[in-house]
Amino acid sequence: MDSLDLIQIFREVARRGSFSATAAAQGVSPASVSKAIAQLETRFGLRLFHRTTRKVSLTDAGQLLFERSSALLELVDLAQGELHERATRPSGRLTVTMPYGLVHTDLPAMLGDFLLRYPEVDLDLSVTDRVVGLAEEGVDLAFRVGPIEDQNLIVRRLLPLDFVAVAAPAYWRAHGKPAHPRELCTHAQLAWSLHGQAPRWHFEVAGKPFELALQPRVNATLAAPLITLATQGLGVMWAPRRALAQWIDSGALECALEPFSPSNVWLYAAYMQRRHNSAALRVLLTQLDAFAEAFKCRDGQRPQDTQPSSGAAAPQA
Amino acid sequence: MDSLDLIQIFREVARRGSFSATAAAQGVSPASVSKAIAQLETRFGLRLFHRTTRKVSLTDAGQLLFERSSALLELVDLAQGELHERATRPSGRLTVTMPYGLVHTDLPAMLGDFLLRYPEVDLDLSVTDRVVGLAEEGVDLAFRVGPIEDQNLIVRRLLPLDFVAVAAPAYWRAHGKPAHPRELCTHAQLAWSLHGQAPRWHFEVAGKPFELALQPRVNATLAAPLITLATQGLGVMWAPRRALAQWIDSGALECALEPFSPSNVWLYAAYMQRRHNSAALRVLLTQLDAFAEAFKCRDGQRPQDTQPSSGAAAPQA
DNA sequence: TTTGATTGTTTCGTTATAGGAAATAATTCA
DNA sequence: TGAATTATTTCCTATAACGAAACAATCAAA
Repeated sequence: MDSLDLIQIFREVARRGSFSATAAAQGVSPASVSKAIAQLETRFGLRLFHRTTRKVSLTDAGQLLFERSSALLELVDLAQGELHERATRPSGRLTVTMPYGLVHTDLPAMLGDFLLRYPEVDLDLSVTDRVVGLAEEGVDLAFRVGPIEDQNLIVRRLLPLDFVAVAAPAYWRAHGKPAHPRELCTHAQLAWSLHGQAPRWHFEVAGKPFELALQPRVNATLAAPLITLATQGLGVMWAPRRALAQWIDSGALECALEPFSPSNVWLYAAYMQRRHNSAALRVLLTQLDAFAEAFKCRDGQRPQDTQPSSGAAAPQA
Repeated sequence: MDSLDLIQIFREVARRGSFSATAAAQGVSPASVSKAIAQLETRFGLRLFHRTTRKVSLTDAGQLLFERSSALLELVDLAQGELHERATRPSGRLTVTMPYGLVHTDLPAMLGDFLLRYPEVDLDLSVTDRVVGLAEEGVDLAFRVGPIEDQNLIVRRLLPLDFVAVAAPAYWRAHGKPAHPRELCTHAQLAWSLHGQAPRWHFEVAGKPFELALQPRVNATLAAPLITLATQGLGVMWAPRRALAQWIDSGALECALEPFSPSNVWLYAAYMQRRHNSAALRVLLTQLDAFAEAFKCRDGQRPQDTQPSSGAAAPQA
């Protein structure tokens, strides 16, 4: 029989002073109780109870075990309770990664809302463009952009990232707003790409992908400094509208080529296929769904009206 | 699988960071380890390890369980160690009963020797003439006199209690030493018997029991005061030689009718038939055997030479 | 890139165990 | 003395444990 059940039965017998009463209380047969005690006694090689058919009392050795078993079972209950809470109530530490490009979207604010709602959840937010292995590094959730290939991951498609061309209003006035993506070739390009990768801008023309080969004026591995350059009127930048919302809203940057935004680039949330996810992750996923749903409605009604749900971080210097 | 084994395997995996290594260390198949962890995870509804085929690391929840499980397993080891010691090393409390009549024999001294040899054994010595139920009152060992009838008890025959008639030397000089038990009828009798029982003295004449009906000058439920009276020359007393050894040796009392001592009255040690006796009781039983064996040899060689192994208690006032 | 080695998981068949109903033994109460 | 209560034993069946081997996935070396 299970050791802990054994000890629990032992404790119950010691408290009640009766085998049959314990059997009734625990919902098992008297035979089981008798065999359980016998098993404990053979295991230790000691008699634990003085027994008559009418009275049951602890042996000297039984007294010793009784004291220990109480402490032990309390510890077990404590641990079980903690883990049950962890499984039930959202708490503990979540590890989330996102690429740099999403830092200035409303995603951090959404995570903030989440943390406000669940005060017992702590967050490890790892911002990196490196594609991390979720299992290897113990990452609970990864925000990714674009189609995701990994078969082992569960992927939720959250939001369409409508990429647009932006520049300072002064720049547009000086060089003219393009009417077609190919006209961007003649503009100063502020391009963003990962290390060693050639920057490419994707559009959609008449439902078909249109890819632009670039000779950028500036190429950076991080978008934030490019934004500063763009507001200075140094050129055209291509980025998700969502990542530039505060500058567009304030009028520092102005969109162009919005009808040619590619429709297949989305924000995804990826997590491991697991039999048992923590309550914290489960609840984060539902909040993500709600978040996506809210924007789906809003975007559906007024596509131009997206903005952060609360104050976003200031741009990097 | 057994809960404690489960937790132990979990701890081992957490320490080693490998399923196969723990399987090898614990001497089980890798399949068992895998299933054990899976079982724990379903039990708590939480994932405990991040696993790749190459690396295994603790989850947030796993870390929590790891801390608890260490404390828990240490507690289990502690309790098991204590009980094993109790089963192996003589320690703990022994409960022993003996009748009043044996208090002035060398039995207490023997118990003293036993306690000296085993310092970790404590003793509850219950002196009573009541026949106690060993199981009911948690008595480990009972010293009894005479044939024992209880079927549930294991009985060891220790020593023959050679009953003799004694009186003060002055008394014998005044009234003459008897040559046959029946002559005691004419003597002043100092008799000892339990409450409500008629006192009877048993002898053996030519191999046949000879019982003497008494009209005692003094009848008491306890032998000790009678000894005082006997030394004062008030009459004849009938008791085990062993219980009177110090007075006989000092010359305060003098034996008579020694050839008629009954041969079927022995000192017995009775204990419960138990599957698992404590080490303390086991070792006490072997010491009793050695004690009996030593006296068997000594009595066989020099029947008159019995005396306490060390200083006995003073007689009651 | 391919091959081979290592590791975690699953499947499957055998074996052992758990668990309870009923019979048994021992004791107490009316 | 008879009836009721209680611990233990026996017996049977459904369940679980266990390891071997097949499988899947990953890493290291050629």
